[in-house]
Amino acid sequence: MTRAGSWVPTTPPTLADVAEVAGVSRQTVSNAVNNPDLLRPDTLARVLGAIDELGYSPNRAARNLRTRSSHLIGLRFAPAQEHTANALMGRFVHSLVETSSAAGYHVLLFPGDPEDPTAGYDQLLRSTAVDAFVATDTYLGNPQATWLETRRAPFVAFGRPWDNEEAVHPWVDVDGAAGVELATTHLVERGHQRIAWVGWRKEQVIGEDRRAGWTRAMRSRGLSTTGLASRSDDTVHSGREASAHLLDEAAPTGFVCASDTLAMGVLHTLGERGLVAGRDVAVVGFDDSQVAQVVPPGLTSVRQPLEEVAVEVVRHLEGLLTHPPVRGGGVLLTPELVVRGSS
Amino acid sequence: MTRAGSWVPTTPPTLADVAEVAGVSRQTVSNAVNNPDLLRPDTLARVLGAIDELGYSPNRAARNLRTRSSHLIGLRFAPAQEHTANALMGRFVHSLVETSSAAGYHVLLFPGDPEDPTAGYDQLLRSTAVDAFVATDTYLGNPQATWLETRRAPFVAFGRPWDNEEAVHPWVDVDGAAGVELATTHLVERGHQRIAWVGWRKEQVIGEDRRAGWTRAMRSRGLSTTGLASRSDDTVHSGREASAHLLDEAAPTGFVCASDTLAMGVLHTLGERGLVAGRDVAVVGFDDSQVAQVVPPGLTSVRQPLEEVAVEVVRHLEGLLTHPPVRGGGVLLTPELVVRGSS
DNA sequence: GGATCCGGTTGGAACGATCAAGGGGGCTCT
DNA sequence: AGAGCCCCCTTGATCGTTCCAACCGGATCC
Repeated sequence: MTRAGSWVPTTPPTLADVAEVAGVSRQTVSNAVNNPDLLRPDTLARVLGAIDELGYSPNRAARNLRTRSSHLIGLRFAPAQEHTANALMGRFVHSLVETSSAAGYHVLLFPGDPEDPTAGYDQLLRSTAVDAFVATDTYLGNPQATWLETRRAPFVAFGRPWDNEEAVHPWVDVDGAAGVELATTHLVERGHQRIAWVGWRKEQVIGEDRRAGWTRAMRSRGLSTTGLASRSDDTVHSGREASAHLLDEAAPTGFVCASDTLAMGVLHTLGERGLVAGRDVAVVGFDDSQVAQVVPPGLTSVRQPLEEVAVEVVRHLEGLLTHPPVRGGGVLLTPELVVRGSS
Repeated sequence: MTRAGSWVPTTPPTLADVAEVAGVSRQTVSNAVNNPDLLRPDTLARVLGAIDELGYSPNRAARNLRTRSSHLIGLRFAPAQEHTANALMGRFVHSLVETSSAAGYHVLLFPGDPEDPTAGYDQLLRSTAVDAFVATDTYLGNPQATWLETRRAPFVAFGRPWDNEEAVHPWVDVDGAAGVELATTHLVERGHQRIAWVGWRKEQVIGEDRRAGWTRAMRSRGLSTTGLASRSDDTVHSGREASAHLLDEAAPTGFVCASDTLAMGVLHTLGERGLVAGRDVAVVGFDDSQVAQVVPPGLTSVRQPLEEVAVEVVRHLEGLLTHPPVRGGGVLLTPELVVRGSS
């Protein structure tokens, strides 16, 4: 496997070392690694033998310099918010690492300055440290996608370009409205008629999209939505207040929430009033966070197919990098509902 | 800022381009970037002006090739387990990205094969794709640390080398026993005397370490521990069964758990029996996960100082990379207790 | 007044890979 | 027999940076 004897390693073996051992030229070794088809079988075997013997692995820096590509994908890694049920990022990042690795790419994390979402991108791009980016949180008012587009930076967005009709970059997103519609329909089928919506502020496009799923499901069954909707910040506290208010004013028997965080707020309220989730009142969250999975009695929640998202993102990325003049389109994936005790 | 006119970018500007614009040699530009002190102020200003004008950023690949370092830190990114309250990794990774970025390093993620924990490391190391690693999950039976040490790979471990007395690599860890002692003492001070331990299997060294904190706190107050300890898997279900059993057999008034996941199991049991956490029975978890933060009525939990851990890890890493023949020591940090409604 | 030193700068070489072009041997075809 | 061709492999140049040794004019020292 590795060099025998008690030799103290100084520098890793190079292409030239392998070439010498195998009795061929540098280029032949390079071909053995990158284009094995070009070699005669016996030569290939000899070279691979030498590679294995020396424990050779191509120097990334040299390869990157020559090919003008790093096989690295940049991802701005903003922190998961505290006091929130949201831990989507971890699951997504893992899927992305897994998928892109299979495609021969690694993921490079760089910090996000909350003040300036575009910071960091520029430097990495100009220093050719990464081949492309994956942009997340591309909601309205987040200038990342637009900025990257004007820079002609290769990137794929996780999230629709809500505010830009003319966007031409590839994107992948999850159909939040469909997910909430699924959730609402689920409650209707369980016999609920007065189903409340606990959502985000009107400015949040994503929240409004999800809300549309609730409206659609209710209207298609001829159920009224008046007085049954509330909008607030994405915090447990907001969810608690909103649900308390709704219970007092509209007496809903089910709650559909824009996030697991809000759903937890609803559970708080139910607990205070001696109501039991899943028996007295049904609650559905959004994101299938770890919280939803472990909280008693289990929170029914809409689960985003992040694994699929990662696959689609990498697929787009590969297209972008192998034949650049591609015009990006969008992919919209459908989430699924994970039913637990709360409904 | 950037080149004026409607010039279509082809390749990024190089050192030579900057040199020409500034009217100096390549080396001078390099010095302006890496050793500004060597230049006369007016020359420096002129060069920096040219850099700014052209939007120059040193080509990473070329620099890496020449300096034999990538300024990248490798981190094996294993997925957060589902149906667990554990989402430590996200918080830690963020801190690490933040801290190492300040030190001029970026974080490279690579997938971890659950079957072979050492896979991936070798290739990255030999191809000089990363300068060093951060190894997590270095508990007993995980061969990563030992393997890396024999390979003489530069790395810092998050986690003590439990099973290897002769380990010489630098490590950073959190004193779990101290954390649990803190938690137990907290309950004692609230008047509890019969405090149960809900922990992991005996094989888990980390779990045994935490358990020692409970034992220590109890004994130092002259409180009995007999019949008050249980050990099982780190799942909600196990925590539920264990606490039910303990309530029947030993009637504790407080539970200290090895993880938030187990603590959630305890909350399940309490809910089933009509007991209210924080009123009838006190519960303390470990990790201060998002679950602990949002579950009603708030789960008191031991919080690991992951931000500090990251700082220490990077500090060790820098030492390792700037003057290699350093002998690594360990750093043990103390967690804090976050008190919430459950106690 | 020549040797030494010193801050500031210079051109050449090297890092280790891939790209583009070239070459030799064996085969077929005329 | 010689031209043409294909296959398989080799050779020289190149990517953009930093390291190395030398240079150069002026000040300092003996």
